[in-house]
Parts: sequence; structure tokens; C-alpha cells
Amino acid sequence: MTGNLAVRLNAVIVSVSDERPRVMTLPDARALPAGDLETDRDPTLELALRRLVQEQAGIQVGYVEQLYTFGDQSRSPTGRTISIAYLALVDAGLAPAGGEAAWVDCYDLFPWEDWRDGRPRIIEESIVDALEEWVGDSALRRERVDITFGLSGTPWDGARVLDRYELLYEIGLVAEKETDSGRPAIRKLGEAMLLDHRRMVATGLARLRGKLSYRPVVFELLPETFTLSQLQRVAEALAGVRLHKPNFRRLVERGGLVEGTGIAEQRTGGRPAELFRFRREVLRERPRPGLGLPSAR
Amino acid sequence: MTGNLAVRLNAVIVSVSDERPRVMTLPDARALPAGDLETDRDPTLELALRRLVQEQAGIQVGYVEQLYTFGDQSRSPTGRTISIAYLALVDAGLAPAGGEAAWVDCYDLFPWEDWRDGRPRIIEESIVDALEEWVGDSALRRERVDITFGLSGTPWDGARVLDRYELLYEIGLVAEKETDSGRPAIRKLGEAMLLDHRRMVATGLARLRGKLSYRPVVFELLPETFTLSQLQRVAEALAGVRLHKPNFRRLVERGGLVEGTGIAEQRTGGRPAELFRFRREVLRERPRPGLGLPSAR
DNA sequence: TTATTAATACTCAGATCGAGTAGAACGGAG
DNA sequence: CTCCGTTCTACTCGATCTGAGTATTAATAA
Repeated sequence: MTGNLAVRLNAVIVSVSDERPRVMTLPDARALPAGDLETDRDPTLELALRRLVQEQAGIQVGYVEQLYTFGDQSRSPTGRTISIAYLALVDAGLAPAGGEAAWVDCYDLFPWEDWRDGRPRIIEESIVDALEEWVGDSALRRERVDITFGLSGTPWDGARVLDRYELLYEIGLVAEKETDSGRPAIRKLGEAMLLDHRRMVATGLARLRGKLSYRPVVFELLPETFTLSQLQRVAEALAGVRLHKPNFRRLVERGGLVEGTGIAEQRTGGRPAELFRFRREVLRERPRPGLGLPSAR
Repeated sequence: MTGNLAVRLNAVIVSVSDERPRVMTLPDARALPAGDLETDRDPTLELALRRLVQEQAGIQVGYVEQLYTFGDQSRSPTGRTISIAYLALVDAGLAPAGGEAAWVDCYDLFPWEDWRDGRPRIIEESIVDALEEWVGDSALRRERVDITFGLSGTPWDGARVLDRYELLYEIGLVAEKETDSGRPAIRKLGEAMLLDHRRMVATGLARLRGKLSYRPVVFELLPETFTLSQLQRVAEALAGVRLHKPNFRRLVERGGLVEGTGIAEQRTGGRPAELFRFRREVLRERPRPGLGLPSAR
């Protein structure tokens, strides 16, 4: 058998609110917005994605980028499907959390990814031992585990969100493994999702964290104007790491990523902050403008 | 109409020889290795790609990564097809240039991308004027042109290979435009390829240039051991830029990317060079090891 | 021997980065 | 009205990194 297959589109729609990255799901909180590519209505894949998001989530997305195409046999029980996943970013203010959709906290899906209050407990409590057991005497596995989870002195790489999810899946620490393989999972870390939707979210978060440092994507998640603290909190939420405030200011101001508006934001407690806006001209000045994040401790 | 479509796989197989990045094509030098996904034989997309490359090009590829999925209506005249493009890297020494396949110089496809001997003539001679005319009074077009082609003082960004090809396509400076739209292209810069295969190569080269600075991908294109000059020449060929030799040495040696073997390579002319090998341990030591190229950080 | 060529080694100033400290402007409590 | 906690904002300083240039070494060719 060859050739004709069902082609689906999936949307990983991300926003940040209350200092948490969130992904949009259907009301059940388990499935991403998804739909079939309609050959006669959708001239391009991206337009198909936008239509689908409009229909299912009722929102108009701005930034859209193709993430990855999934097509492994194992991922779907009922016949083979090709799923093209897209990443979309929306400002939390614009996004309706109505009955049509729900927002799921990404760190409920991947509790081991949020290092803002130090190394997440769950790693020591529920992950390390299982990883060590899986490693055994294999040098190959040792290297893989060290690199993906930052063990044995290897630094933690925030961008390896996908690698970590896939490793946990392989070892059987996430619930989806059980569904897919039939065999029971050892543990069920994080909230599970339908099919390989959690894998898609992991792919999206990984892409986002990677791009943060060389493309001004954060601004897609913020309103027109914002304070530098707001900007920093959104960046921290995505990166899952705390940043040094004065240095962050220096980076974005002197780096020409933002410009002050002169208007002050009246805040709760403390000195009023100036409102800034994204400085589009930076795209012309520097080849890869972004928030060159530090390597997390 | 919805759902079932033809799904194809395309391979962008890259190697570097004679200081030129090359891409493997079928003997006609116009088409990439491609084939249908065979649902019952290929458990994963990546395995399908490997099988296909084995069958059509007769080589076993090492490094493989998914590039992009193309599915626009316009790209195929005969019914809609989804094409999943993969990037593969092979050491030039291993790759057979037999009758089954040909190697095409990437800079024959994209002559404006090779800045090793300064700014390519073709830009001033055949591109700038057409770009300017297209810009007209549009500020939006002005910005896009400046960023993609490094005009008006904006620095050239080597990684924007795809953006440049797509802009040239839009304006009608490449031959494929004519084929696709029916209307004649203004110019036909670079060697054309079948369908959107040149776009796929552009995607691959862009990805490769991007990754060069934070992943040790160069070593996939080199033999086990190599001199630092060889390494530098391969890096330069891919990046399309000349690098400062002493600084390059410092980067890779002190950065821990390579280790000396103690063996000296007898060369033609000049002092013998030491042979080095890739130092795998660097993956554990630093989060994003690569050749931090100039203006890309 | 000497010139040529390419590999390797060193130097130095400016930019950047991580970390820390100090002052400024608000609201609220006493 | 003053003090205090809070948050925004402004400097400082040393270590490291980067870009660029220069010098030395070890081979071959004339």
C-alpha cells in the first residue's frame, strides 16, 4: 500500500498569563485543536491552519510557524495518519477562554521544565532513579540521559523539552506510553493528553525556547505596550528560568529591542514603571535579535 | 473534498567537496531523490526516508533531520500532494557519484549565497535593481528587502537562504516562477530544479547554516580525522563566508570541540598539520556547542 | 641556502556578560 | 509628615569573549 493518506493539521496555540505559558486545548483539556486539510478550500497549509483555529477556538492568530510533521505508524491506532503540527502565538489579553476552548498550563504537562524556583522536586523524586535504572551499564544511555536531563555535571539545557519528553516516554514514565503500547507505564508524570498531542506541545515549547534567544518572539505574547518587568516575566515563564533584572534591562534597552513611550504605568506597590514597545527597526540593525538567555544553573 | 492525499518524501542530501556544498540529485541534476511513503513497509517517516535514499541514491545516510512539509496548492500541477522534506548529511568521501546520482553545487543553485570572495557580483548586476523596482514606495517591502538581502545598511544574514529564494521567486527572478505561474520570469537566476525542489534545498541550506553555530553538525561532513584547515574550509563552504584563521582555531580548540591525535598530516606545501577528531564529550560540557560564526550569536 | 607556503602561537584593545550595589519614586502604616 | 517596604531604574566592576593583527615554526621548492 502506498500513497494516499489522511492528512491532519494540529495547532499548538501558546500564550502566557499569570506568569505561566499556556496551550489552548478543546474543552476537555486533553486534545489540541485539529482538523483535516480540505483540499478545495485551503490553498496553503498555513491558511488551512488559520481557518481551523478560527473555527474551533474562535480566535484569529497572528504569528504562525510550522513545527513538525508526525507520521509514525504507532501514533494512531486507527489507520495511518500524517499530522502536521503548527505553532501559533497569541497575546493572552486577546484570547477568549470561553466554552469553546480551555487553556492548559504547560508546566502541568511538563512539571520538570519549570526551574524558576530552583530545580523542580519531581526530578529528584520521580525521575532520576528511573533514569539511572534505565541507564544500567550502557555508556550510550548514560550520555543521552546526562545531556537531556543535565545529570553528572552536564548543564541543564532549557531547549531540550522535546528530548526530555521523548526519553520519559521511552522509559515509560508518562501515561501516553501505556495507551500506545498496551503495557502499563511505570509512572504517569504530568497531565496526559490525547494521542501524541503532548509531544506536539513539547515540540512547540522547545522551538519557542530555542527561538527566544535569536528572534523577537516574546513580543507576540505581549500587548502593544508593556513594562520591562512584564516583558521579563513572560520571558522567564517561557524559558522556565529566573533572569537577572538589571542585566535583562540592559540587554533589551541597549540591544535596541524596545523603546520607551514616556508613559508611566501606575502599579500596585513600588515605583511606577515606564511603558515600552517593541522596536521593529532592530530587525534591520542586527541579524539575530533576541533575548540571549543565560545557561540555566 | 477532504482527507486523503498523496504523501511524498524528499531528501536534501548534502555533502561538501572541493570547498563547495553540494546536494545530491537524480542523474538529470534537476530532481531530488523522492518517493511515496509506503504505509505497510515504513514504520516511521525517518525510516521511509532512509529506505528511499538507499534505493535511489545507493547510500546509507547517517545524520537525518526533518526539514519542512510543503503542501501548497500551487506547487504541483497534477493534483495535490504533501511533500515532507528531510535533510541528510554525508561525508563526501563516502558518497558515490555513480550513474545513479549526481552532485549539484549549491552555489550554482544560489549564486548570491557565496560571499567567500566578497559580495557576489550577481547581486549588484541582476538582483538589486529588480528588488528596488519591486519595493517602490512600500515601506513594508522596503523592510523585507533590506532584511532579506542586507540592503540599506542592514547586515547580510547568511541563514536567510530560504527568505531570499522565496523573495526572488515572488518577484519572478527564478525560472520556477515561470513554470508555476505560466507568466514569464523576468530573469532566471541560478540553476533551476524540478517543481519546488530548489526551495527544499534552500530550506536545507538555511537550516544547516543556522545550526552550524550551535550544533556540531560540520563533523557529519568530515572524515573521522581532519586538519583544522579542512574543518575551517568546510565550515566556510557552508556558511559562505571566510573566517579568521587564528580565531577559528581558538574557538574549536579552546571550546573543546576537537582534540588532537598527535598524528601529523603530510601536506602539499607548507608545514604539516596535526590531525584532529571531534570531541564527543563537548556535548556534555556545553549546552549548545558549535562554531559561533561571526555576526551570528 | 633561501624563498615560499601553510600551520601554529601569541598579543591586545574593545565589547559583552554575570553579579552585585545604590538611588528614585510610589503607596501604606504609624 | 515621616518611615518603610516595594519596585523600577541607574551605575560599577571584574572576568570572559571577540575581532583583528603579528610573529614563529616546519615543511617544500628553487
